[in-house]
Amino acid sequence: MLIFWRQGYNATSLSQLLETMAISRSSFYAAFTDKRTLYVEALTLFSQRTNAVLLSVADDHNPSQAIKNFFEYTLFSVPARRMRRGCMMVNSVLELADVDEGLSVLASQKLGEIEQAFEVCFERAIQSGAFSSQQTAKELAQFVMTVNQGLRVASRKNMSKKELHNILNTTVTLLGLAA
Amino acid sequence: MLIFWRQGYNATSLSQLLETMAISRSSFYAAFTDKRTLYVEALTLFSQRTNAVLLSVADDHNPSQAIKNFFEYTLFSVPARRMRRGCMMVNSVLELADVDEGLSVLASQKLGEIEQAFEVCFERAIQSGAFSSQQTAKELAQFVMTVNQGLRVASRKNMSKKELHNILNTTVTLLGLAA
DNA sequence: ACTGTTCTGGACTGATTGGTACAGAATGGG
DNA sequence: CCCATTCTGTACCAATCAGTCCAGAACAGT
Repeated sequence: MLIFWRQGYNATSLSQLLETMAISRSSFYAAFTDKRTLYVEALTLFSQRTNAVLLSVADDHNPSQAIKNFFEYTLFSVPARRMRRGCMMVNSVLELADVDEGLSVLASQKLGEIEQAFEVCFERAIQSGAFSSQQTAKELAQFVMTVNQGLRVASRKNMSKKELHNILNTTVTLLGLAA
Repeated sequence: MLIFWRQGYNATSLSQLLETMAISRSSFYAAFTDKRTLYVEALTLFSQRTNAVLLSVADDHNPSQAIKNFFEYTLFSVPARRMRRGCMMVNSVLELADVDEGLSVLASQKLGEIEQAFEVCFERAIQSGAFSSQQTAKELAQFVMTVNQGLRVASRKNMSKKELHNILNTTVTLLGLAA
C-alpha cells in the first residue's frame, strides 16, 4: 500500500513490489492475483483506515472539533514523510481518471464516503442548534471536502505543516466554526 | 499537451504521442529531444495559457469578480470534456511527487504563480478599502488556491458543473466577497 | 519416516517501453 | 538542373513491463 500510495499505479513496477514485499513472482500472483487487484486491495485498506479515523472523530457533536480532529489525525499529527504522500484516493482519482476508469470511480466512491460523514456531522450540529448557516449540510460537506482535496494536493508540494495548518484555520474561521 | 494533460506522464506512451502528432519517431526526437522535454514544454504551455487568463481577470479591482471570472473562464465556461481533465499542474504534482522530483517542483512553482496573482488581487482590494478581512492577503490567497486545487480534483470525478459552481458560490459567500 | 499437498524461486514468455541509426526522400540555393 | 543540406520513415536496440510455468523445497497428516 505504501509504495502504491507514494508512486501511484503506473510508476510502481512489479519488481519494486516484489522487492519491498520480499517475496518472489509466483508467490505474488498466487496470493494477490494481479497487480491491479492488489491496487484495489491497497486502496480499500487505505479507505478503511481513513473511515476508522472518521468514525472516531464524528462522535463529537461539535462539527468544528470533528473537522479539526479529522485533519489533525490524518494530516498534522503524522510524520512529515507520510504527510507528503497526500491522500491515496485523491492521488488515484487524478492519476487514473482517463487511464483506468474502474479504479478512478472506485477511488471517487471512497472519497464520497468521507463527504457523507462530513454531511452527517453538519446535519447533527444544525439540528441540535449548535451551528447555523445559510448553506445546507450537503453544501457545507462538499465545501469541506473540496478544502480537504486541496490540502492533500498542497501537502504533496513542499508546503510546510505550519502553512497547511494556517489554511485549515482560515477555513474553520470562515465557516464560523471557531470554537 | 492534451494527451499528457489527460493521461499524465507515465500512462502516455511514445507511440500514442507519435500517432496523435502524426509524425514518425525520428522527427519526434529531432524536434522535441525527449519525452520528458516535451512534457516540460507542454506543462509550460499550459501554465502560460492559465497565466494569460489570470492576467485578463486580475485587472478587476473587485477580488470577488476576479476570482469568479478566473473559475468561470478556466472551469465553467469550458466544454465538459475539458473540464474533466482538471488542471495539468495539479495532475503533475500528484502523479510525479515521488517519481520525478524535477517535474513535480516545476509544476508546484507554476501553481505558485497563480497563488501569487490571487495574493496581488486581495492586496489591492484590501488597500483600496473595497474589502476587509481578519486574514492577510497571503492567507486568503493560499485559501483560494486550496479551494482551486480541490475543485480541480472534484472536476476529475464525475461531479456535475452545477455542483462545482455551488461549491464556488459557497466559497465566495464564506469569504464575504458576494458582490 | 513416508507421502500427498502447498508453496516458492527463478527461468521464461511475448509485448511494449524509450531511444538510436541510417538510408532515402524532400527541399532549397546557385 | 545539380548538389548539399535537412528532414523523415523504418528497422533496430537493449531494457523493462506484467504475467506464466514448472521443478524442487517446505510442510502437513498419519
